[in-house]
Amino acid sequence: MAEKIRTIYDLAKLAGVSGATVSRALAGKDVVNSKTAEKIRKLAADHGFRPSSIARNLRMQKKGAIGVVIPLGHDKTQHISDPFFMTLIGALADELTEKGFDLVLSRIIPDTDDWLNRMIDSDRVDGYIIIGQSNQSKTLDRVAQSYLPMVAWGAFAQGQIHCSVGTDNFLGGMLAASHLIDKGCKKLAFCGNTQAIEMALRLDGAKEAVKQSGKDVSLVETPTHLAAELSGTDIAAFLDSTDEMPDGIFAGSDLIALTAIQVLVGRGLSVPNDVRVIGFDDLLLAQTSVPTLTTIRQDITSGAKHLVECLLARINGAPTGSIVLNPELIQRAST
Amino acid sequence: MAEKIRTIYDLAKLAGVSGATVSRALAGKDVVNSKTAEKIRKLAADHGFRPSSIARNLRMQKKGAIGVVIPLGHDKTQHISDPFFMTLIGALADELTEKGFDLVLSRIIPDTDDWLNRMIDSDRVDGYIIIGQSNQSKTLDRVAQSYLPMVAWGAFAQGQIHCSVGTDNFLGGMLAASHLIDKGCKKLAFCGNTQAIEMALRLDGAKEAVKQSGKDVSLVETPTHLAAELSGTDIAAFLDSTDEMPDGIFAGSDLIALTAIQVLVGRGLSVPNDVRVIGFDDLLLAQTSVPTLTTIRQDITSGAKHLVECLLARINGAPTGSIVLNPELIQRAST
DNA sequence: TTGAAAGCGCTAACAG
DNA sequence: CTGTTAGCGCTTTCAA
Repeated sequence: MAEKIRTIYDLAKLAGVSGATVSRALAGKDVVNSKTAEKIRKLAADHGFRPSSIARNLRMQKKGAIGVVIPLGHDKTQHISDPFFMTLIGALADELTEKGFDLVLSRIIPDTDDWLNRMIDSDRVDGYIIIGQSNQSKTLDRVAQSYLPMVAWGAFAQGQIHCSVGTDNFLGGMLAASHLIDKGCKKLAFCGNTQAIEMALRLDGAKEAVKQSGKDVSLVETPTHLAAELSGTDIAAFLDSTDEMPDGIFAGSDLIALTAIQVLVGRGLSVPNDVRVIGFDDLLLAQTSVPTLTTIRQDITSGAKHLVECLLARINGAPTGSIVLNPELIQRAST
Repeated sequence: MAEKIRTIYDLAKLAGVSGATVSRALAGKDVVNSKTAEKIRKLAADHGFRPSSIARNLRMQKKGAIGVVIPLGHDKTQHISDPFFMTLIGALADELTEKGFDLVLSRIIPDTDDWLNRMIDSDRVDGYIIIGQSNQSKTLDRVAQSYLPMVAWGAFAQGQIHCSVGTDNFLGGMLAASHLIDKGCKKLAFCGNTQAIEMALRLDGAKEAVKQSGKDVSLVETPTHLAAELSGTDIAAFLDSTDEMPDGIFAGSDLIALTAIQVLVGRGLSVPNDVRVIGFDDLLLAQTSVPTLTTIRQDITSGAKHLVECLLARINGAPTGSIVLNPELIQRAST
């Protein structure tokens, strides 16, 4: 027990077999006698032995690491600090670690057109997960034609070549607007920056819901910065300029929703009595805010799982389609 | 040029030398003839060749990776989403990549007392950077007695055993309060959660500045959650309960400062005319907010550099002291 | 079902 | 200053 087991050969000696057998047993190959395999695995566990992934990677010509890259737009500080992305990265870390991959984080500034090619050429990881396609969709498509092990979080666009995993933003938008309409709202406002494709889809979904409702409901769009620190003034400006106060606000993100609530409450309005507010994402803060936030849930954990799953399939040479996750309405106190 | 060169031997053949020489040249060993070294390096650059770090790591018995761990307190969602930490992690990623290390991100929940020991025993990385000591200072101290390659971001406490890198929060607090006093403020308020040691130090510094000013200045403390989504109501509640409005607010973070400004503006008060507000951190959002935010700057880039530097020293067996960085007053429009 | 042996690509003595 | 050589710890034919 006090022996220090550093290699599979140490363990082999202990088990009275050869290194090769240990290797096979630990790798779960079914050729080994199940008795011996069991014995070897127990021994390994007892001694807390884990075969060196470095050596394995060298031998197998793999890297044992996945690059998670955050393209930083110019002034888009939003991306790096957005709690949504941060939560996603955390979930990815968990998922990849479990699969035996390291998560190599890198931020890049998509200044030139070939940033992705350069990353890939550097050949330091087995594959890439791109967080936030933003406006780099064509770049992704171009690269995806010749480079398989890459997946991106975000919206799915008809005809895209690269693999994406993301929420059905259109449906989410419909759910949100329908909910507001069901609650009796007649004058809806959407707060979000529709330059981001995801936001645009959410707004489109909301419009569709309004249309389908057949009721006399209006929907105005108020361009709102995504960054928390800017959305407040945007919303305030909108409220100042509009002649009639909306009675239902569909915010493009939980952060915006919370900001909206602050602005509204600051003006003496009550949420949800005077104005109902619904968010998007269902971050932890949606549960802890006052009032708690009704929102459209994106399943981040499941998103991370799918991202990793697709990527691993692609690393093994199997092309995968894109995945569109279902959003879910979470009813809380703000509506 | 079209040759595919994958190993140092390919390059060696091209350069007409042995693999060993290529290895030495690329490693920057000064024993090689500078002419040949230059030639080899140029050749490598031309072909975009980078020696396999996997093989190197195997040979050198290193991992080539640094664990960056975020201890997640129970309900302390603050830690994971805090833009400050996120920015720091980004800077660390840049710094480590440059030094040839992968950044292996992991989140852990410090449930049992031995989470750190377990991480270290798993032996997957060359060293650890702990982001946010929170209340785990004793754990860190205990582990630090026998495990060298570990550094933590955060406050320095007299007598601590582990290595920390962080800002002088006390001095930062003094700077902030002094600035407000210089601007003529008489009734100061501090907004922050002083359960976090860093916050407590900032408040202490502010108190000291008030004392030293010799003027008739008051300073009240208003407990404020760190999480952006909660601080708003805290601040509003404080303003409601106090009999006299402060004329200077020292917020424990930029996020809190921005929230405070929103609340104040929402009540028809002007910043900085009616109330001056100063933050802490100097995140990007301090420059982009309206009004731009006067704040106490923590140099994140330099912090990341020091963190990595100390850790590398420790990996090489050299103990290092802790580092306390100087905060800097950044004057903008909110005061 | 198992073992022997040959490397994966690199670095570091040790000679020259 | 440079080449030869022997592995780092693992996986994988190829035989037994």
